Amino acid sequence: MTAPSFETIVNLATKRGFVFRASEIYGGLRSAYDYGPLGVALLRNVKEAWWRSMVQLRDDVVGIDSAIIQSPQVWEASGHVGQFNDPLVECVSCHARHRFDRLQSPDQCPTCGTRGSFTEARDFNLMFRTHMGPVASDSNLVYLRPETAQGIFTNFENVRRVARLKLPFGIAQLGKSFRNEITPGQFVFRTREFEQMEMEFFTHPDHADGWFEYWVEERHQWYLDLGMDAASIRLRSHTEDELAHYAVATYDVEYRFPWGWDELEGIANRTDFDLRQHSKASGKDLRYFDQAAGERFFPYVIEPAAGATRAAFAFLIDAYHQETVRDAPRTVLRLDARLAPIKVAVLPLSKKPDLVEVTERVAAALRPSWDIEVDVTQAIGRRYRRQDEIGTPYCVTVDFDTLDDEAVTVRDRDSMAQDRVGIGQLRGYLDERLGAG
RNA sequence: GCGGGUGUAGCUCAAUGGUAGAGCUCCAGCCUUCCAAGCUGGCGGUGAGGGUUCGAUUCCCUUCACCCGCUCCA
Repeated sequence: MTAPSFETIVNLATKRGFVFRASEIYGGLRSAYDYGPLGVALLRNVKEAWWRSMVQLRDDVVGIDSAIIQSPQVWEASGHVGQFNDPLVECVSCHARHRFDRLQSPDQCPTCGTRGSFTEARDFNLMFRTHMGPVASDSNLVYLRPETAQGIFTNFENVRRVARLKLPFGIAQLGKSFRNEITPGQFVFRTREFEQMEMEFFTHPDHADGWFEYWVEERHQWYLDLGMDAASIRLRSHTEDELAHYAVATYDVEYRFPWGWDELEGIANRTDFDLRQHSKASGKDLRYFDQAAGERFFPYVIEPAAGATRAAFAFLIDAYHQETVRDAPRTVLRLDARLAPIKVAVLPLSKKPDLVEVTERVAAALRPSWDIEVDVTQAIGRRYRRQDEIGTPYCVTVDFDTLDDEAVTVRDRDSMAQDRVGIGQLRGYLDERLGAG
């Protein structure tokens, strides 16, 4: 199997309206993308699959949805105001840029060896700043959250109490985060506004290592279960100098993107760093009390943090296949049915009114259960190819015989095989194959 | 933000200091048509702004965006 090139996949995504450049009529805005009809469906399906696996199917994880704008004190306590920035200098001789705090020698460029060639160190704080209220001033400075996790830590005690949870348990959250990345790029892969799927799993410190292993395996498996090619995905442990300021251990789930291996998700052991910090800064005791052991302590946190937009992009790339069928090219997205934007296309063999009428009746009957598309234009073969290209698992074709036998043809995306199914049995037939998700 | 490259139709690509073309896609019509490329017709474009010029898509400046690298992370 040959992986599609970067150009090919961007081309398909824009051509079919998965993704558009944001503000396109004004020339676009850097690092901002809008999701079109198919893209939003794919993205929603990815998020729903994550939520189902992480929250719905588990008795030890609950969900929340916290505010994007939190008190600035949250970000001071979390370390993002102080440490989520990089003082950078640039060598005027060779134009290489370096983190000032990691230079061996403060006046010698490690790239070209020139001395005294650095610009002033500039702070690159990665948080978006704005103001709460109509008048901008220092006193109402607020930040857009750079991660969803902190909204979970600040609600730790609230959620524990109302959900009456005992350790170990997790709190999951899905939502937008914002980072002023120095260099966004690679289409939707690295953008300044992005969507995260994060879960903080709280456990006794003695059990943290075991849960860390568990979640690394669990999260790796999630991608495989949704049909990702095992050869396109791998786990990689962070080296010590790669660790974020809050973590002692991190595994990345990486996908083989057209430009190389890159991160989809990080599973980190955040220790008790965050709860400790928020306890200290807020004065509220966020320790957990274990009644049976008579012990009060700060739980450790294992955090699987995934990028929703990245995952959707990776699934799109992974599903892409270009084949030749009867000397004709065929582009097909072999998306797992749970991820496919359209589940069933209903197609009349011709545009004749009596066939269209039956088509619409069949489509209307299926619509409450699945995302349905009706396509009446051009030749039937062309319409099959259109659906292949957006990954629709099943096409239902209404032909002239349908008018007599009340049966339709169901065509499978991957095998291209066809079954004749009575209209009355159609729902059951599809239900068996598409499932409840 | 710095260095390099690139911007012509939805996509791929032509052309020119003097009315911007093609193929594919898309849309409409014809065809009892089950796996793209049948016939006829149609929609649609020089990323944006300014300058030079009688005239700019072409030359110049600015800007915006994308790609590669530095860097960063979900």
